[in-house]
This record gives sequence, structure tokens and C-alpha cells, in this order.
Amino acid sequence: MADTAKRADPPVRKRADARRNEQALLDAAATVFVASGVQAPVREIAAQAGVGMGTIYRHFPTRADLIIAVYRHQVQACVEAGPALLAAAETPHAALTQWIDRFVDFLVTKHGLAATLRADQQGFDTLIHYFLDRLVPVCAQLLQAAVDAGQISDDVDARELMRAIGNLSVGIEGDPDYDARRMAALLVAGLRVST
Amino acid sequence: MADTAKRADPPVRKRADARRNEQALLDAAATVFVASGVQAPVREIAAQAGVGMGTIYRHFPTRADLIIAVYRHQVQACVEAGPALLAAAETPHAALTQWIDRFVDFLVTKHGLAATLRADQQGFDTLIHYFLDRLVPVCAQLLQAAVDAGQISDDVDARELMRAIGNLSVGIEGDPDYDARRMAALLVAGLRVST
Amino acid sequence: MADTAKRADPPVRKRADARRNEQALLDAAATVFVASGVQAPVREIAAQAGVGMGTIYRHFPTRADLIIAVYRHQVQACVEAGPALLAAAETPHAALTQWIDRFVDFLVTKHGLAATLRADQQGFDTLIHYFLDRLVPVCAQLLQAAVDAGQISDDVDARELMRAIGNLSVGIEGDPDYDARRMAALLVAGLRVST
Amino acid sequence: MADTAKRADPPVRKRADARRNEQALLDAAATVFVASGVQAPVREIAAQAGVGMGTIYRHFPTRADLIIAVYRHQVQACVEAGPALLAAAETPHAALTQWIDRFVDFLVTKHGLAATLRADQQGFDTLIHYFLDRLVPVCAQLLQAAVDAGQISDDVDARELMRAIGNLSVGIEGDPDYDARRMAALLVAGLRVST
DNA sequence: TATGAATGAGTGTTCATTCAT
DNA sequence: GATGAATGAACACTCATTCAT
Repeated sequence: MADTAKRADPPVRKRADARRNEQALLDAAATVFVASGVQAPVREIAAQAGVGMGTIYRHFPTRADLIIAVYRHQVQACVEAGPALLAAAETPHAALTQWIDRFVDFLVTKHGLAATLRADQQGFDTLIHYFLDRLVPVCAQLLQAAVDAGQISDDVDARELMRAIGNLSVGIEGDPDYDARRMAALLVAGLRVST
Repeated sequence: MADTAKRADPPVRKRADARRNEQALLDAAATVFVASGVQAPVREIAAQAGVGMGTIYRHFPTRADLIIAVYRHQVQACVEAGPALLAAAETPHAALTQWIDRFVDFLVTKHGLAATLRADQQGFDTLIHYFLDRLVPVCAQLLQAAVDAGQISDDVDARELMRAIGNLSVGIEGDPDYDARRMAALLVAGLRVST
Repeated sequence: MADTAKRADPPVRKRADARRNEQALLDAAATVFVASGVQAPVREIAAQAGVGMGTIYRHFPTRADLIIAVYRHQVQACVEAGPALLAAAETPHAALTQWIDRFVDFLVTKHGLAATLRADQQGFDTLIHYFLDRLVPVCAQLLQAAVDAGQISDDVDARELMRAIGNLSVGIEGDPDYDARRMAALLVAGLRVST
Repeated sequence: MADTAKRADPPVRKRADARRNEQALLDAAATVFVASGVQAPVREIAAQAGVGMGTIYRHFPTRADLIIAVYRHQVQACVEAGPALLAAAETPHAALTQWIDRFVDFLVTKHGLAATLRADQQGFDTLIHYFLDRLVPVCAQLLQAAVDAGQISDDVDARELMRAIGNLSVGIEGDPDYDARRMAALLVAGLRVST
């Protein structure tokens, strides 16, 4: 048994450490992203986490990997909210509106994250695709439902809409008079077919 | 008149090369901004213009000065288009739509410029204000006309709208399926009061 | 005791190379200071030490930090020599003379260091204060002893004297016929009350 | 006559302009040297004089040439004061003291000039030699008179003394508690043979 | 001859990334 | 594995000096 323990424990122990580090990094990154944006220096994140910089590179080889990991849960929640809202809301368009609202909420509370949905940053393609790959299908489902209900025209692409919403949610902190949620709502309202 | 021209020219003459350089810089900057964004290294712009770096600093002490100079004419044209469209269009809302369309056109053809309308860049306040100070009043005039015509509700701030449009026009190049003009049109459509 | 040593060493071990680098930097800086003055380019010092520039900034964030580190030991030795000389010399004035001599010795062998005691360089206040804060009290003690012994008048300020000696020790290399020690001795001689 | 005028006048006219410029430059340099030291940017001096930078280079190819020209008159006055003081003062040593006092006065009122008497600045050899070549003989004369009068020992070199005084006069502005005149007087006092 | 625009080497400083310990 | 020291490319900015006008 001692033998078994010896063989089994160390890897587990290591993994325990590693996991602790990974979690520390995620927490630290979340904090730093809020304070300094997702482009914050690697050092800053490492320092906040209390680990070496090498540890970041081990767990998250690219910055995109780290950002994805930081927001994975919230993205997932957003994904899951789609069908739920569709089931609960009075109309598909109302569900869409609420879901977009939720998405904007998510973006604006994560300083700088929305900026990563922009395409002109080199190296962020991975990141953009990760988010869009997960959220676009949900959005598409909501859109389709609204189309089927005759509430909106069928000529809007889910991906394009997500990009637009992402853009609208950019750079909030500097301007307290800019309400991304409101702007997004206007855009969604613009989707309606005149009846 | 020829005489007058002759007398007026000399003071300007001295800068024949200087003006050539200034224009070369503006052209170079416009090109580089498209290729690498408005944050492109000073050296790159200087190289593209075929001048030394010091020359940039002489003509445009800060980056904002250069960006403003690059887009000054186009901004002015945009400003002047407002009243013209208002006079020509069938309804105020149509004028607004067309003007926004023109604004987006301007932004999306100038890679990276739209990004400067974001607030989270330090040191770009001057720039943002320059653009907004000129365009917001025009937008406000168009909005008010539409409000007066009962076409849209009166609860939209011109500055907020400009910011939204600016955001929608960000990061186009990476995604050929994203049509900023369309998205902007949707947002403007969303302004309409249901009749 | 071997055990204690073993336990004490490890925390220091990790920095085996760092310490080597730090020492290399101190040596290199001392050399370069002699050749090019304390204002020598950071790159030159890094090259002389065979390290990257970042390494200098890691170890010595400001230039003053580096200069202080380079001369710390010698300043300390000078500080400690004061009381020793006072105890050993025949008279307080003799002790003062010898101590000043030692100080000049220190300064003239460190090219450019004396120049840092000048006040007209911006950003060197820290440095000047570091040196003066340590040496002025010693000088004051020696002065007071001489005053008490009736050898010199009591109207000389230690800080002022240090500044004067520092100035006298400046810019030696260019003129082999200039003997700072001699000049300093004359000044100290001038302190004597005529008897 | 018209011919003569044509040939003779233009060069004279030109010289009048050139002289005006030269004087303007000297005035400007004197002003700027006080404000920013003798190492002030060429541009600053040109701007103060209201001329182009090329004009400075035409009149004063090197910085040393400009500095020399700026202080030529005062140096000359200092030179002439030597014999005068020797004739007027009670003793040669008193004359020496007064002359040194005058020299220090000259230096400390010219910000940064004293620093140029230091040898560790590259390219200032010309400057140093210009000043010393003129002042050392005067100092030597005063020293010799004092030696002849038995007031001071004969082992002090005039050039060395001038260098020492120059050094003592360096970097005054930053320290209101440093009195260069006093320090110089102490040094001169130290020259006296004990009687 | 005067001007001042242009040049570009020089310098400080930051920070992503690697790798010896 | 984890650490964080080291690297060095990248960049902004200054200013002495040259030279076209």
C-alpha cells in the first residue's frame, strides 16, 4: 500500500498543486482583467496570482487560452440561458431581447473583453472563434424562433449580430453616458418587421 | 489677380519641400493606418513617407495631431453632409439613416479610426473629442428633426448614438461577413416609434 | 554550524547567477564610470557586463541605484574611518586633514563620482543626499573636535565643506598637474585659526 | 563712384547684418546660459536670438566658440583687474584674495560656466584652455608677488589654483547654503605661510 | 548669407518569452 | 513542475548637425 501510495499520490499531489495554481491564475487574471484590461502585462497577472511567469505559460500557452479559461463558465451560462429564456419568455423576440441583454451584461462587466471580439488584433482569432462558436448557435436558435414567429425578418445572420453586439459593448468605462444595453436593445428592436 | 497670386505665394514658397513632406506624411499615415492601425510605429509611417522620424515630430507633435490631420477633410465633409441630407431627403429619419450610413462608410474605410472613438485608450481623449465635437452637433440636429417629425422618440442622446455607431464600425477587415452599414441601419431603425 | 550554514545557504543559492550578474554589473559600471562618467549609456554598461539591458533595470531600477551600489562599500569605509582617525591622530585638525585626504582619494579614484555631488543635475538629488547624509555627520564630528580643541573657528558648516571638497575632486583625469588632494589640504589648512 | 559703391557697400552692409546677428546671438546665449546652462540646446539659443540655427553654426562653429565669445569681455576685465588690485591692495596676499573673489564672482553669476572648466567633458578642451590661457598668467603674477613678499610658499602652481577655484565655483544654484566665495577664501587663506 | 526643415544616431524604457536553476 | 532572472526586440522621443531653398 505504501508502494501504491507512493506511485499514486505524487501525481495526484502534483495535480493538486497544479490545479491550485490554475485556479489562482484564473482568479488573478479575472481581477487583473477588470483592473487593466485583457491586455495587461503577464507579469501583473503572475504577481497577482503569486506564481512565476513560467507557470502562466505552462497552463495557458497563449493569452487567448487564459482569457477563454477565465470566461468559460460565464460563456457557458450564457449559452445555457438561451433555451431557458426561449421557453420562459412570452415571445421569441422578447427572449432574444433578454438574451442579448444578458450577453451585453456579461461583456460590459468584463473590462476589455468585448474589445477582444474585435478582429483587428493579431493573435486573437482563436479567442474570437471560441466565443463565437459557442454563442452563435444559441443566438441563431433564438433568431430562428423569432423568424418563425413572424416577428423579425429572416435576413439577419446570427454571427453578424453577435459581432455587432460585441462591438456595442466595447469601451464602456470611459463614458458613463454610454449605455451599451440600451444601444443593443435598439438594435434588436430594429430587427422587428413592421406589422 | 496674377499679381496678387504672385505676392501671396512667396511666404508659402519657402515650404515647398515642407509641404511636400507634410502631404507625403499624410498619405503615408493614411496608408499605414489602413495596414497597421492608428497605433502603428512612428518609424513605419516615416519610412512609408520616405522621411526621417524627426520630420513627423516637427509636423505632428503628437500622434493625435497626425490622425486628426489625416481625417480632417473627411470629417468636415461628413459634417457638411448633415444639413444637405436633411434638406434633400424625404423625411428626417431618412436623412438620419443616410447620414449615419455615410458616417459608417467613412469609418469602415479608415481602418482603425473607429477604434479611436473608443474611450479606453489613454491619450486619445484629444482625438475622440475632436471628432465628436464636430460630428455630435450634426447628429443632434438630424435627431431633433426626426423627433420633431414624430418619427423617433426623443430619448436618444446624439453623443451616445455616435459612440454606438463608432463601435459598430470597429474591426471590420477581419470579417467579410460583417456589414457595419447594415448593423448601423438596424440600430437607426430601432429608433423609430412604432406607429 | 555546518548544518546552520547549509540551512542558511539555500535561500541564497537560487540567486547564484543573479548575484554573479549583479556583481558583473557593479564591476562593469565601475569600469564604464571611469571611462565615460556616471552618465554613460545604459547599453554601454550592459554590454560591458555582458548582460541584457533588462538585467540592469531589474537590479538597479534607476541610475542612482546603480551608482550608489557601486560606491556603497567605499562610502561606508570612509564613514568608519572618521572616528578611527580621530582616535589615532595627534590632533583633531590632523585627523580632519587625514580624513579629508581619504575622502578625496576615494573621489578622485572614482571618475565622475565627484561630479554627482554637484547639484545642477536633475534627478541626482537622491544620489547626492545618499552620500552627504552619510558623510556629513562624520565630517561634522571631526570639525567639532577641532573646534573644541581650539584649532579651527566654529563657523564652518560640515555640509558646505563636503561640497567644497567634492567640487575640488572633480574632473581630474584631464589635467595631470592638478592635485585635488593638495588643494583640499590647502582648504583645510585655511580653516585654522591663526595662533 | 557708383561702381565703387557697388563694390564696397554690399560687403559692408552684409557685415552690418552679420554683426547684428552676432550680437543678438551673444545676448541670447548669455540669457539662455543663465536660464539653462551652457549645455542648453542650440535651438533654444537660436530661438531666443530670433535667428536660424544655421546662423549660429556660421558664427560659432562649436559650442566652445560661442561660450568664449559670450564671456570674452568679462574674462578680459578679470585679466585687467589683476595688476590693478596688486597696485591698490595693502599686501600681495590681499590682492590675490580680492582677485580670486572677483573671479569666483564672475563664475558663480554665470550658471554652468564653471562646470566647463572641468576636464571630463569631451570637446571642451578648447574652452578650458581659452580661459586658463588668459587668466593663469594674471594669477601667476599675483601669486609671485605674494611669494616675493614672503606671504605664501612658492610651491603653488597658478594653473592648479585656477582649476581649484573653478571647481569650487561649480553647481551653486542647487544649494543656497554653499558659498563658493567663502570656500575660495579659505583656500587662499590656506596658502599663507605660518609666521 | 540666412533660414529652418530634414536627418538619423543615440538613448531610455517596457515587456513577451525563454530557460537555467 | 515551478520559479523568476535574463534576454533583446521594439518603440518613443530628443537634438546636434547638415543642406536645400
